[in-house]
Amino acid sequence: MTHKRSTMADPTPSDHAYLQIGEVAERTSVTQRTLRFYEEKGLLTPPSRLDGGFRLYSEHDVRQVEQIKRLQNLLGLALADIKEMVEAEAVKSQIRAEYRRDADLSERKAKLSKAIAVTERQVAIIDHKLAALREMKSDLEQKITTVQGWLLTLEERSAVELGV
Amino acid sequence: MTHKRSTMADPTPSDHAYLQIGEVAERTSVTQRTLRFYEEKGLLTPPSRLDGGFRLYSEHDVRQVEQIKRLQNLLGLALADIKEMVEAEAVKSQIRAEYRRDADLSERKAKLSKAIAVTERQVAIIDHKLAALREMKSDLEQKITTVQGWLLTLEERSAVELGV
DNA sequence: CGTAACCTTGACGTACGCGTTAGAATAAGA
DNA sequence: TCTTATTCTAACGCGTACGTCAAGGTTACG
Repeated sequence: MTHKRSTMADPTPSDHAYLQIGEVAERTSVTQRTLRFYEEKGLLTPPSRLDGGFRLYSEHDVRQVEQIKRLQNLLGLALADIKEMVEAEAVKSQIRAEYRRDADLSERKAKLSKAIAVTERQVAIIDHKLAALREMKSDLEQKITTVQGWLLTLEERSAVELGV
Repeated sequence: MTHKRSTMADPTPSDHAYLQIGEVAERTSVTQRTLRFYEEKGLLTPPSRLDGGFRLYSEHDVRQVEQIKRLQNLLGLALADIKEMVEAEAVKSQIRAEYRRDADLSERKAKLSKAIAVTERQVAIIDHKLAALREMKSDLEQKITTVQGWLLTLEERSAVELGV
């Protein structure tokens, strides 16, 4: 309804290279407040800024937000836990960046192993959830068939009452 | 560590027919406060009481608490939503109780259908979660194999450095 | 250069889900 | 009966995850 500044008609490379907080909020379906809040809490690495102080997010930041929301909604993790995982991701990025600079090899291997361990723990959490959810589902389906059985007997009864 | 009152040695039928709040709390791994809180909020039907006012829970109440916890932890539902579902369950019990007393047939059928609908919605929620979780899992497994690849190249490099 | 749309940093407010403490009553073994 | 364990209600407190102003700067179109 309100016409934006960066209207369009000129898909220059700079046009969608960086996003302001409003666009990120729209695309990720979270509020601007939430984005700033995540930054405060260390879940989002502080984005670059425009000269005037406006935040400029990257596509990677958008993916980060989406991942945070998944971890929150699907796994039910607290932001504190999610922060740990985000930091593990950061370690991986760092490793990748240092990949050619020759740091201590064994240390790097240790970090990689740790990153793997963290990720495997996430998978384990997911597996637990999956198993529990499958069990709940079959329970519920059982209930449904039971109640459907009742419904059927009621149908029969009305049939009888109608003298069928 | 502290020796309970209802020690044992006499498994009379009344012995485990009803449970006090402390035992329920232990068995369900929630606090007594939480049990009273759920009662306040209408998630638990007020249990019977001992003459002195002590709450006496049934095994069914225990199952209720466990179900509440599942809905909360696995599906991430708010207590308000869980209350709705609990009420749907209550409707089902009521139907079962009225099964012989001849109330309005069509009304009963409507209630049953509603109960089925509620349960099916729960199943749908679970299905969504299942799909999303499976996707997350494969993403994470993908990441793991990637990082394991890095690890392997590092292993090779140390081998080279050692002149193997 | 005005002005509308967008952004900034505080800072206080809020809904949810209990935790905690206080003070008193009850229950049941010794 | 005394004592210790358990429970009761009431009420205030707290951590999480943001919501909601307030007051003011920035950007960019016209």
